[in-house]
Amino acid sequence: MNADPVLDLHSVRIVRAIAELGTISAAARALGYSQPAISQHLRRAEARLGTPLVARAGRGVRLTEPGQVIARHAITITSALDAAGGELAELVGLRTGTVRIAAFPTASSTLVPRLLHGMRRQHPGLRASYVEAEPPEALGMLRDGLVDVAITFQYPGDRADPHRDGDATLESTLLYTEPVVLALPEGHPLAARDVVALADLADERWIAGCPLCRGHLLAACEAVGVTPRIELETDNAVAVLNLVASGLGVALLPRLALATAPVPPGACVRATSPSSDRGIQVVVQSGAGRVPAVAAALAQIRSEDGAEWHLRQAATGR
Amino acid sequence: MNADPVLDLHSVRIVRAIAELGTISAAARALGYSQPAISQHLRRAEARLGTPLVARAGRGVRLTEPGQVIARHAITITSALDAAGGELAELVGLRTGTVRIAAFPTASSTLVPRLLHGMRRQHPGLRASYVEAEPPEALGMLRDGLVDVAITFQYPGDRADPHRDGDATLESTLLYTEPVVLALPEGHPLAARDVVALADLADERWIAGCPLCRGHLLAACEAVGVTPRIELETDNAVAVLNLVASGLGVALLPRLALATAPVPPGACVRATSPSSDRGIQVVVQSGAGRVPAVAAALAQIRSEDGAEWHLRQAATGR
DNA sequence: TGCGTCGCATAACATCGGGTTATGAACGCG
DNA sequence: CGCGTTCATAACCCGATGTTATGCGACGCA
Repeated sequence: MNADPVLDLHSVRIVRAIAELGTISAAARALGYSQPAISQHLRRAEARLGTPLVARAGRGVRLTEPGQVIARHAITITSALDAAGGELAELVGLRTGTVRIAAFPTASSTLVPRLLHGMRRQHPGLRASYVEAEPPEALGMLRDGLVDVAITFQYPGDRADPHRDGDATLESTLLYTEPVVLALPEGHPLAARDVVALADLADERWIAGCPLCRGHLLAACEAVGVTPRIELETDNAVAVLNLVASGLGVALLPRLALATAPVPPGACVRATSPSSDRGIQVVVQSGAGRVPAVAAALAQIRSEDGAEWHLRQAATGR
Repeated sequence: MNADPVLDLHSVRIVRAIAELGTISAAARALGYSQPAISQHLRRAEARLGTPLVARAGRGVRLTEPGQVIARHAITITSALDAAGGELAELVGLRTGTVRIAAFPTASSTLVPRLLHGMRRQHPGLRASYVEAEPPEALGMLRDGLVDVAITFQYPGDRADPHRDGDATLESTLLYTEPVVLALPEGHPLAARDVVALADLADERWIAGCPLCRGHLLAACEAVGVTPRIELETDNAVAVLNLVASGLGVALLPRLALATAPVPPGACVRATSPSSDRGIQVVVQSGAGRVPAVAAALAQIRSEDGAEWHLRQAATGR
């Protein structure tokens, strides 16, 4: 960390232009300034440096030895700056860059592949990295700057909701909401109904998912005054469905999970009452959405997944 | 000649400081600014570049990808600038540099060796080049930027005096004046006098020196109404004196010439009437005296040659 | 050699970038 | 759960740096 350099970029560029063009006027034109501007700047620079940089030579000017020294270094300096500027321009122009994405497990096999594919198609220069993480961890990574975009979900009424705790450093937007459905064995008496009341499931054995899902299960049951008996836990949706099909219990599943794991024979899904929707959120650091590469990823997420999902919803008549 | 770079030095230095120190406040302290100054500059830079450079990370800030790009180039850029600045500082500090000197032939064996020796002693880092040239040529080279310092002489009343023709691009200062003396054979009748009148030499055969000296001879004689008969010409002072010793004619010689060529047996020198002094001038490009290396040379010339000469003059009782 | 054109320097003036201090809000720590 | 630290914002101020206008010297050409 050295002191302020007496040699500023402007002087370097000016000296360089004069070295190449031979006159102050021409340099001024080339740099887009008026002639006196260059003259005065030179005088100031000379005063700072303590030595003349140019000497009048008949009609034009000529560089003194110190001036020639600057001119000699000018190419190096400006090219170093141009290199940085060029790389920056590539970043801004989305011809390069990296987006680091975190998303919850279920998204890994649904949203994320589409997203990464779309990114590659739209911005071949961009590189994307992906890491699977549950919402709390994903938000932690976001806060720590380990990822740029976090795709999370959030259950309504979630007490420790990380999205709306007034954290001004994060910006989250709701991508869409999806219903949480009940998975139960096909032969189950309640399977005859279209909509199953949670209160009627007080005596069931429950299969819980990830901690957040389990939390939602507890909260939802508590809301109707029952306490679920949780006997099995797995965050693997396929396993959950197969366990249900085997008659080992019932489970709540976000509908997205069904996209990754088709309902096996012996199990079926039903809407619940009261119904509950899980929100799919996309979260970035506050202001990070203005970083070109991140912005591109956000746009991709919203257009591809959001729009397509809504279309799909409309088609299925929900 | 590209357009103005969006990436200025200030931003580079700031980003670099933030990258190394982790907080805006620390960077501000390190750079000698207030904290809001850095904040605002960053905002401006981000607006210019079209992308955020830093993102808040808990207590401090963290660089975004574009910011990291700048930080990565920062070392290159600042080191390139420091290299130029350092070289410039050496120039200004007289630890290096070049002075190109031109002087008239007689000075080559008197003034110039002392000057070069003194320069080497006082400023070992400075390099000096020397070229021998008659005053008109020396001034031409000066004007063309081929040399930095010209040591010339000038006869009084010189019509085409290159020193005072209002040439504002050159600055000349009088080092000292030296008398022009008459060389004549020892046996010559006028040799009996201490001072010889030019008018009495109307019928002599003359030996002329360099064009300028010849011009002075003609002018001096014309001033007293005589026209010298010039039979021999040589710019070699030794030859002139030997020719005079051989009785082949008389000659006018600046006294400096006697320092290079001792008066041989058979010749002697006398003052002339009217007397005439030749001025020894040191000339530089206007303003070039402020270039450190040139300034050092000028100081050396004035102190060493000027002072010593005056001392010598006092010692010889002139 | 005198004139027209070009280029640099200077003066007078305008303006805005970039600085400062003051103050508020958020974060993390003890 | 306050306290220190850090960043952001506002209000203000100033001087660096630009502009136009003008004068002068240098070159080239007839």
